[in-house]
Parts: sequence; structure tokens; C-alpha cells
Amino acid sequence: MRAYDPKEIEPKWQKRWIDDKVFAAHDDSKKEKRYQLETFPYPSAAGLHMGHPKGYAAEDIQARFARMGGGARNGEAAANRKEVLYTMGWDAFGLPTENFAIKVGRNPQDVTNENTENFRRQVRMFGFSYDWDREVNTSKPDYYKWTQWLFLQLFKKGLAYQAAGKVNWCPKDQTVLANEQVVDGHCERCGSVIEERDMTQWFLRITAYADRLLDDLKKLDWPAATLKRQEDWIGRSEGALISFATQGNGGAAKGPIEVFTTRPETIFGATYMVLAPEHPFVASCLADGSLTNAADVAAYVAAAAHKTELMRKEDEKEKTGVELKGVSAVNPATNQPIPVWIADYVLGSYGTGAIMAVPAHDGRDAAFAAKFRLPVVEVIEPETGQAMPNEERRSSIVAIVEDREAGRFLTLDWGPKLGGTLFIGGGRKDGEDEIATALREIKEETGYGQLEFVGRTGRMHHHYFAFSKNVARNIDVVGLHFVLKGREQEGRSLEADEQGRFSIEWLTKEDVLRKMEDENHLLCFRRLVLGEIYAGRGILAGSAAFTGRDSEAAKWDIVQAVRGTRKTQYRIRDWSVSRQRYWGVPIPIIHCERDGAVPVPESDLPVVLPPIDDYRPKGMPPLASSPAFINVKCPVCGGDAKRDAETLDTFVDSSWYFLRYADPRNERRIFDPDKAAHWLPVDLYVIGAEHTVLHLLYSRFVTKFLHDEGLVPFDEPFSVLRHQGLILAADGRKMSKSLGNVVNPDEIVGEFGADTTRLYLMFMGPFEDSTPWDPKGILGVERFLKRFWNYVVTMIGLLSHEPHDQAATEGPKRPVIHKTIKKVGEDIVSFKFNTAISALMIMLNELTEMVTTDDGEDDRIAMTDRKDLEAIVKLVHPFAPHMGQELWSMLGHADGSYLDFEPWPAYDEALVVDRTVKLVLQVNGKVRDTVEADASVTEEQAKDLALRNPNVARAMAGAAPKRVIYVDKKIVNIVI
RNA sequence: GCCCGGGUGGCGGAACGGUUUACGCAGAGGACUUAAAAUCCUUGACCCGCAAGGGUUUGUGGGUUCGAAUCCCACCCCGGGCACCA
Repeated sequence: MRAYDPKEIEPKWQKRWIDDKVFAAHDDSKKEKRYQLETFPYPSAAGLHMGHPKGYAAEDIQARFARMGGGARNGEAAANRKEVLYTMGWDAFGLPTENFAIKVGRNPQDVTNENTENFRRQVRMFGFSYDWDREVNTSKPDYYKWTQWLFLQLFKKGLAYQAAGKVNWCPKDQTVLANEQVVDGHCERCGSVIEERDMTQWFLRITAYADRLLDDLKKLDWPAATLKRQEDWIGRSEGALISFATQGNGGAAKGPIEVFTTRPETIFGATYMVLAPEHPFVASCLADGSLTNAADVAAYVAAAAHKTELMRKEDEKEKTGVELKGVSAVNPATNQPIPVWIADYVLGSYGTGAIMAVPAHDGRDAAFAAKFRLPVVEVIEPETGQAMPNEERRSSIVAIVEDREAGRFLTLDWGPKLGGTLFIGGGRKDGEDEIATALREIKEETGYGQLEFVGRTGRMHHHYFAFSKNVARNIDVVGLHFVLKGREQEGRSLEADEQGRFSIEWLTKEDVLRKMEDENHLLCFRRLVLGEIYAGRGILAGSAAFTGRDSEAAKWDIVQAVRGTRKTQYRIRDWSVSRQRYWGVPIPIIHCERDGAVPVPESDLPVVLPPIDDYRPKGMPPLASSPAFINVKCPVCGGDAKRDAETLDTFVDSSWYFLRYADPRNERRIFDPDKAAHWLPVDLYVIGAEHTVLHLLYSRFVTKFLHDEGLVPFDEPFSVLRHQGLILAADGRKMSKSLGNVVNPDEIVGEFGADTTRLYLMFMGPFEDSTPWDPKGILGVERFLKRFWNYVVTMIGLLSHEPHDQAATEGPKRPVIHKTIKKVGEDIVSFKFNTAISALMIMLNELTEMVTTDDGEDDRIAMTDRKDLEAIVKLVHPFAPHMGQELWSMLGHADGSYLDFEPWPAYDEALVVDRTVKLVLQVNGKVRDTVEADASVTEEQAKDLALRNPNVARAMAGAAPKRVIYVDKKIVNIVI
């Protein structure tokens, strides 16, 4: 028998697939289209990582399955066969290659060409079913011409603009770095501490699309976590802009300061305001001499300007700031003057760069106020519980007694019916002050009397039902905090209805948080002991006409009262795309003294990236030192002008590549809109979980822009997205060169072949989970493939000896094959490749099981015919396509018959269900026995079987069944 | 600190209201072989028991249910992301 030899069959089919253009996607096909986008790799010098083929194998399974019409209703595969656009390309521009080239003293172009060749070879050895005629490469002029064109369209619409902005500057490499290249404030490459520099940069106005980028997330079939991260990244918040008048020394009016707030309802508690150090008001105060502490302020501003991101992190969020002495602002709600501070916890780049500080209801303001002893005014009284009709009103206290030596808190356990664990509470008597009430209650209920009062909350509101008194209550509560000074207990005097109803417990902080359920008592604890501030809703207090109203309900009325305006604010910033490096797309702009930034005429595109002598960054873009490139005539006035010497962020290159695949060789347009409309949006995009924001957000932005330009009818590029988990090293850590634990795809494929490698990648665990590479684990799937091969080849040999009456057989006969067809099809659809493969293994195990034949011989060649074999070969094909195709040929299919275009097998429902069922017999939910029963078993029969079972009888020990639960054909549970 | 994931045999994992540990790896025993590799068969959570059988077990503690790995609450641990966004 012919042995399984992947080294022979894999290169053979790979060559045929490419030479015969088997997987070419036809624009004019009558079949329904399916577009599967593969994350195009960055061709690094390190070569392919095992993570690449993991994602690719999953897509290849889906692509081949779709071509076979899989996923349709059973039996309708033939009509469901898809025309699949499935492609590969190279994200070939970028900094790592440039750095590598500089290090080894070579040209980035040559290095990229070599890396790309190597990647192409590696990808091809896996046998993925790509249409290789659609390959794209972002570093080729025929591609980046259109990247430049895209930039110019954005420029024309005002969506690409130049502005001064902060950049990450590496002092050693003399260059700007992308945020991704800054790791913990250090240069990813040389480890230098990154400086912040202000430079004029190109930006793309992605913020103009913030609302649509957020709102359209709901159209997408993407992992929930990724949608959430996009939402957080965009960071929309609804609030108000409110103007605060200011005045200088002697009451001279100065310009107003506008703040952005999401909590305008707290404005009566705004006791000071804070500006970012770079706020223009600060500079104007310094300039007009209105400050009495100008030197301190100037020093703080200067220090803040030099603070890097790293330094701010090291500050551990310790608040710093300086008051602008000599000026003040006026709270428009209270008309009271309030001090103005500057502090770097307020960001110049968000909102208006100025805030109103409400230390009573904001944690950051609270920390700042505590440090600089600024006044705190509570204006929201927390409200807990649910309001009920006919509430009795009362004034109460909650007393927290702390034993500081023991680190415990005094609680009363009232049992589950009366509220569980509570602090000491009680109602106030007429004329009694709150502290007196608390001391009295503590003494009455616990006998403790030596107490020191250390703090209190403001008033709170709580709705509850007092079961002991059978009455609904709406109470005013004040939380009071005492420290125990002596442990003697004397003079307890319980009311009659309290006698024996509770027990005293001293709990640790953790136990209080664990056991206490009462919202109001817990809130007292959080505020008094944990020092938390209250940032929720409640009843307004100290808020003039608004006092007593619900804080949320009054929010916009207050905005109106202080003449503020509603405002939506976003966290997302415009996309910085300038890179002062060489290996990227030249920005197609010409700078002219007279005409400013002038776009390169479209007829002059592409602006070709020229080879230069020295690629090393020297504080200015390498292209700037190439006079032949830089010096041009202005397209408008014809005078001397200079080209922009910067290159585009490579994320721009990748923000539209999926569109180019629809029409990759078009020389006249970025793509033919009809072709894009035909193939897109993408029906499946498999991408690493690390790409949850940037690339996906940028691609969505560009798609929306092109939609607005009328080039595409859709406004979301990727309808369905799935993430792949990492392949970890055998030690469970990330694979990395420095740890020396990298698994090399060349070695693995060389040793086991592509089919085995692919199958193992899919079998390791759930697709979206990270799983360690087990060098022994791959042996399991290798054995499976060999056994599968041997089985099919043996059977083919037998078939040729004694031809069955093939015509008479409609489909496969053996039930296990029908079950597997169903299971594998469902699992592929739901990305459960590991269990699909497991089902294939189970099927093979059953097919090759020893059976005893009529003449008493042990035999593992069970009855199987050609239909069976064809079906199981089809099932394996998406996973191990070289083997699938080879066996298909050996089954006698003509040369040129590609299994990928054969219909996915159908199954017979009747054969999927078992003829016998296993009944689990339980007594009180515990398994006592299992019995086999015919699948037609009725409830009565099943119960009868259970009651007559000896194990069941023993467990029942003569007791009578109270109840018998029956789960159809599964369980009989006798409750006694 | 906040937001997502996730804790099941020696290992990767399966089951996501109904027999916990499918499938695979590793282990143990056996067959074939001069031997090894390969292949095939048997076995396979833990404790008690010769066995029949019984008990325990899905991070911990509670709850709901006839029945919980699965649903709810609290806590612990691991991984990832964000990190003063007013």
C-alpha cells in the first residue's frame, strides 16, 4: 500500500493550484460572492511566525468550505457554492525594515524584496487557496500611487491638515516615533527616554467621523470586546460648556473661561477652577502682570511643559498645582468668587483645557482639594432604595464604631429577615443632636460608652421597608464615625422588640464589605472609612432654586440657568500621519512660499520614493537631504518650491488595502467602483486581538470617507470579524527570539508537512484562545492523518477488487458519517475547529474499530463503500487540503477535478439520531445507574425501568418517591 | 484604580441547566520485533473497598433548582487592555 508522504503530494498540489489558477476569483461569476480578507503580513526579516498560519489556516478552511457550498441548509450545498475572493499581500513599508537595513548597511528596498520573497515562499508552503494574481504590495509605486491619491482627496475635503502637535522624539535615533514604538516611555529600539516635542505634523481629521464611527458599531458582527474598545477609544461624553467670568486685581474684569463638564448639576459645589498649564488664560495673566505669584506660576508652567509621559506616570498621580494669585473667577450659579488654579491633571488637549472643580463629587478634585486645603461643598445628597407609597418620614443616624487596635468594626447581625448585618442605627428624638443620638443608640444596644467622634457624612436619603414595624420609610440619614476608646460594656438597655433579635459582631473591613447588604449602611462605610467620595445621583442640596430636586432631572435646567450649552466631547484625537523617516509613502504635497501647501497634481502621481545615499535619521527626514527630490516648481505659480520630505504612517497604507484587492491592477483609478461594490464589504476578517483599535478604526474611517465621496455604496468595510488567539511557546510564555523559544514554521512543515501543521494549529484549542505549542501534541494529529490516509487507501484497494453496486447507493451508509457531516459543518460555521477535528477523529476511530465478522474473524474493514469514502474525504479536505485532493484523485476523479468545487456532503437526519439511548437513573440528583433503552422509550417505560433498577432501589432504601423528574430520553430523577 | 477575558485530570482541552473530564498529548501494561522506531490492543481524576459498590471533585464561600462546571451574589488568583478624558 502507498504510504502517506506529504513531501511528495504537497508541493505537487501547491504548484498545480497556482499554475492552473484554480483559486482565481472571477468578477463575473454567477455564484454568490464571498470575500475573505486575510491580515496581510508585515514581511519582517524574522520570517513567518506560527501565529500567521494559525489565522490563515482558519480562513482557508472557511474559504474552501464556502467554495464547496458548506454552511447551507442540509442538502443544498451544490446551489450554495460561493465564488470566493481570498487573497494575500504585503504591508511592506515600515520602520523595522528601515532600521534593520540601516543596521546591516543595506537598502531598505532590497531588504524588503528579500523578506517578501521569503514570506511568499513560507506562505505558499502551507497551500492556502489564494488568488495570487491579486497580490498587492504597499511599497510598490502602483499601490502607493493610490495611497497618495487618497491622501489628496482627504486634503481637498479639509480632512488632511497640518498643525503643531506633540510628538515622541527619540534623542538617540534623532527621529519621531509612532506611539506604538514607544514602550513605557522608552524607545522600543534603543531604550532611550522619549522626549515630547512640538512639531508641525500632518493630521487626518478622524474626529469629524467620531459619531458615525461610534454609532455604526452596532451594524457589525464583531467580538463584543473589540466593539467595546472601539467605543472606549472614541470616548463620547455628553456634557455642557459653561462660561466662568474672571476678574483681576481690584475687580478688573478679564476674559471669561469656558469649561466642559459632564456633571453640570454639581455646579453649586464648584469651589475652585483648574486650568491646564498650557491654557492661554495663564499666558495672558503672565503677560499682563495680574499675578502676584507670577514667578511660581511661570516655573510650574515650564516644568509641566518639560514633563514627559514617563515622568507623569512616575508621579503616581500625586496632584500638583499652583494657584493663580491675583485673579479669581465667579461661579455663575452661586455668583461667588472662586480661586483659579493650574494643574497638570487637567489636560490641555481635552475639552476646553479648563474645569470647574467639584471636590465633593469628583475623586480627582477631592484629592486636589485635600492636598491644597480647598473648600468642599456637598450639593448632592445620595438617595438609595426604592421610593414607595405612604412612606413614613424619619431622621436617623448610622453609627460606625471602629476598634482601631483590632482593625474591626462593630456590627449587629439581625438575621436574614431583618436586614442581616448592619451598623448601629436609630431614629432621632426631638431636640436631640445626631451625635447624642448615636451615642445613646450605641450604649443601648451594645453597652459601649467610651467613644471618640471622628467624622460624619452629609445628609443622605434612604427608602426601605421596616419589617419589624411593618411600615415603609423615607429617612434622612447621617453617617457618623466613632473610634472605640475603651472596651468596657455597661448599661445596655434594649427595647422590647429588640431583645434577642440580634448578635454583636466585630468585623474586619473585608468582612464588612462581604457581608453587609444594606445599600445605605454600605455607603456610609465607603465614605467614612474608605474615604470614597459620592459621585452618583441624588437629591440636590445648597443649589438655590434647584434644591430638593433630583440631580439627574435638574441637570439641563441648571445648564440653562447658567447660560451654558450642551456639548458632546470625544476622547479620540485626530490621526497623526507624518513620519520623519524614509521607508514609507512620500506625502504628495509641495510647499511653496507663495501658495503654501499645494497638492501634487494627480497626473504627476505617484511621487516616487527615490533611492538615497544615507537613510539614517539625523533630526530631519532623510528625504530632506536629497536635493533632486526636494526641489521642485510650484504647480500653482511655477516658482521654486520644496516637496514635503515626510512619509505617511504605514497605517495609512493598510487602511484601504482591502479595497484594492477588488481591482488590484487598475492603473487608472484606485479601484473600479463596480468591482468594489461587487466584492465588498468583507464577509470574514480574521485578525489578531492586538488590532482592536488602530487599524480597524482607520479602515472604517477611510471607508466612510470613500462612501461620502461616492466611490463605494457601503460605509463599513468588515461585516464579520473574528480574532485569533496567540500561539505561545511550550513554556506558556510568548514566543520571542530573546527567550529562544520560537517555533520555526519552516522546520515544522519540513518535518510534518503542511496538512499536519495546519491541522495541529486548528486542534490546539479554541481558535480565539491563546494556547501553548506542544511539540508532542502535533504527533497526535499526524497519527490521525496517517491513519485516515491508510484507511481510505486500503478501502480504495478493496473497492477496486469487488466493485459494489455504486449506482444503487444514494449517499453514505454509515450513521457515524452522517453525524460527522452535521457536526463538522456546524463547527466550521461557528469557528470551533478543534471540536470539528475531534469529531473527525471519533469518526475514524469508529470506522476502523475491530469488528467480529460472521465467520468469527476479527476484522477492521467495516462495510464502507465509495459514497462513504467520498464523503469523508470531503470532510477532511478543508482542514488537510493536500491530502483531500490527493485522495480525491485516487478515488478515480479525473485530472483537473478539484475537490474544492464539489458540493459539501449532505446527511440523513434519520441516521443522525441514535437508535438506542442511555438513560441516566438518579435518586435525589445523584447518579445511581445508567441503562440502555430503545430510542422510542416513553416516559412511563423509563420511569418503570428506573423504579425496578436494583441500584436505584438500594439508594431509595424503601422510601416512597415524592416526585419523579423525567428529561426526555436522558434522565430519570427520583426525588424521595 | 477602572474595563474586558479566564480558572475543569499530570498537560492542551470537551461539556455551557441533565452521567464532569469527549478528542488528543504524556504515563502504565501488553502484542509484533533479535532490538529499537513505527504500528496495534488494554488502561486511565482522587479517596475507601478483594469486589459489588460508596464517598469526594470543575479557584473559594454562599444562593436558586429535583439536578449547577453551566444561572445569581460575594471573594481570591491569572492573562490582556486603558490609565488623571472632567
